[in-house]
Amino acid sequence: MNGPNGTNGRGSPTINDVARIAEVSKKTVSRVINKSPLLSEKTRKHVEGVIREIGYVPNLQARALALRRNFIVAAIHDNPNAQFLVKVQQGILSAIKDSEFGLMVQPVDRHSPTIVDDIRAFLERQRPYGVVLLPPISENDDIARLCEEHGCRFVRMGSVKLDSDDRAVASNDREAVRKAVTYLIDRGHTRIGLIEGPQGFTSPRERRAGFEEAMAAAGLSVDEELVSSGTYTFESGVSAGQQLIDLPNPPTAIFASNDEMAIGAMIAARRHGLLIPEDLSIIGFDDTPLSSHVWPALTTVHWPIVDMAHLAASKLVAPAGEEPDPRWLLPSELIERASVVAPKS
Amino acid sequence: MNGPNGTNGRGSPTINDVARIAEVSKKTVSRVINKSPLLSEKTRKHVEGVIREIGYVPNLQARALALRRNFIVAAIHDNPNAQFLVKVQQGILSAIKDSEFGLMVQPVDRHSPTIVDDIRAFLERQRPYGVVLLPPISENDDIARLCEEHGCRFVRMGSVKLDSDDRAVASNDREAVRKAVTYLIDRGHTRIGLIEGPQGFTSPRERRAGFEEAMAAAGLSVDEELVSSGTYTFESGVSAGQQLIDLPNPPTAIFASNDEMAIGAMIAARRHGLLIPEDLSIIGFDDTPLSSHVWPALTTVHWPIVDMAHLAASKLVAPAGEEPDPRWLLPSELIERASVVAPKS
DNA sequence: TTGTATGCGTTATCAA
DNA sequence: TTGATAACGCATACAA
Repeated sequence: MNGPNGTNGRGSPTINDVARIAEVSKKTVSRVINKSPLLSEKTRKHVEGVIREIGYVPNLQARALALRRNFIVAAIHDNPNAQFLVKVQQGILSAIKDSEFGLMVQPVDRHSPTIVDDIRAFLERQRPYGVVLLPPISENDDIARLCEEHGCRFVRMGSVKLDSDDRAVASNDREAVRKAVTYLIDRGHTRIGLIEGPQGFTSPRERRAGFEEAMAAAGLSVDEELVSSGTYTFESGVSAGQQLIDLPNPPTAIFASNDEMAIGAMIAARRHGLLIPEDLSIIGFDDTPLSSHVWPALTTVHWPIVDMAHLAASKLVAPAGEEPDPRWLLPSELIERASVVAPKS
Repeated sequence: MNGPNGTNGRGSPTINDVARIAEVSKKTVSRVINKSPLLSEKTRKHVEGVIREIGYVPNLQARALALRRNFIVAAIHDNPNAQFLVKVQQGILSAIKDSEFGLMVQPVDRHSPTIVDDIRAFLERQRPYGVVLLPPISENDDIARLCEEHGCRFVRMGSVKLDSDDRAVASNDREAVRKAVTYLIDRGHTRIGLIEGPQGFTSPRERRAGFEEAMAAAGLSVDEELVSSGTYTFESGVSAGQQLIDLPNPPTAIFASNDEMAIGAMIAARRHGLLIPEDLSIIGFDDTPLSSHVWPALTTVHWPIVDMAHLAASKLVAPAGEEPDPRWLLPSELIERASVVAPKS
């Protein structure tokens, strides 16, 4: 009837096996597992020995039932960008590595009227321990409130600080873009085009603000004619770039609010017979692998998305006793590559 | 004491609430949830009405404990390619949408000696209902066996059929490459270079076999000088391309075993002052978004990875009663874009 | 066709 | 500092 090591013989050993063999109660074993402070050192050592000996691993499903919370960290997003998603996943995974947590991915449709209900259904079903809300839906306060109502921890990622210290992780897009555009100005560019991101979200707004601040600091005015906008996709970058290049007096440099659009603009320029960077300098934003795989390699702003995701997840799963990492702002930096030179004349 | 709708007042309603209100036993409610056939239509309707009325949602954690299996489908991979991963996730998610399953992502390190133990630990912890094994670790029989031992359903994705009908989903890379290379031959190319993928895996081997078959069918011999190899990364494509271009008698066309390497080869060619496609035609494999974002747009083989992942997940979560989709082979096709023309002379 | 008793493996309550 | 016993919410065996 009994299995190896005196366990119950079916499947993996349970807390009962440990308790029986260690000759203590289940609750005591439970206390050892949960690192309860009120336990004699002797008992703890003894029980830990038995646990190691019979290879006991606590059953997460049972714990989940009792605790009303699963050992899952979920990334909720409405962002289809592959590089972005994988970097976020990488960051979260590195934070929960060696823990008992698993990463669940839950995309939602930003345009769906049932988005909040969809997320509610997800939270009710899987009962994740915590969720990382990715931009841009991280900006949605209804969703944050929903998490709170469900007693689900959450951290909101954004280009600005979207919540309290323990619930937010941010980059400083405005400052990063200011530096990038100043870099163009320092090289002699004065007619600088801007390819904006989609309206209504924080990151495009911040990036535009950074652009305007840099121009203003240099005493340059922002010519609305030199501002065109896209949707963060490659195709939209092509048409936005097209529009700027077709101008009677086109820009000598362009800052695009993300790499995909920057690369779209590069294609548009090349179709027009323009050489990059000789005829047109371009700076992007994100530092996706893509940006170093194009010709010429794209000068861009490194967006610390992996670190942000790591920090977000580490805030979620910080052990009860320990203070979570207090940081919430992570630095961006300009990556100089080959798509910027001084203007021709 | 009682909450709204006569529920127990704390938290969401449970099976007990439904049973009490419907004046049936828990087991009957359980039968309704699990669509048991032995139930009178009348009782079923009645109970379903109560369920709807009080908004009862079965607790997955409790079911997981009782069933010894969580409502999770996991994607286990050791593939760092972002486009690939996101497409796979997209396919799986579309298959489990509207079900109670969630998608968990578990990367592993192919080079780690503890890879099997790592996966075992994951399976023991999260107890996923089923796992999709992505290439190339899907080729590892130890891992498949491990899943079986744990009573965990699995489907192996590959460039060839790796398991029985219900445990495999495949593309036919060999045939797809044969068509692509034949396409080059039909346009007049005879000196055709091959950039292979990394040794030791099935997909590079199959793709090479397709290359050889096409050449043989046209009466052309494979010149080993024109075969160079990479690791499926952009950088390796650059150097592999470089090597072919530096040849005294370089190829007029190149087939690269994936898009990233193809684009790397494009960059290498451009650095050499070669025009694409005029001086060098290139065909890739995968049809990543990338391939249409480069200039000129890359002619490539569409690898039906989204559909494969969808099919894999649908096999895993097929309801007990229903027959799962019997298909396992999904077609690839050549996507003609702008990187191929006839050789100069 | 329906119900009763019991099990799943853990945590919480409260007493010792 | 420890333990007995009751949740947690659902499924299964076995009756009825």
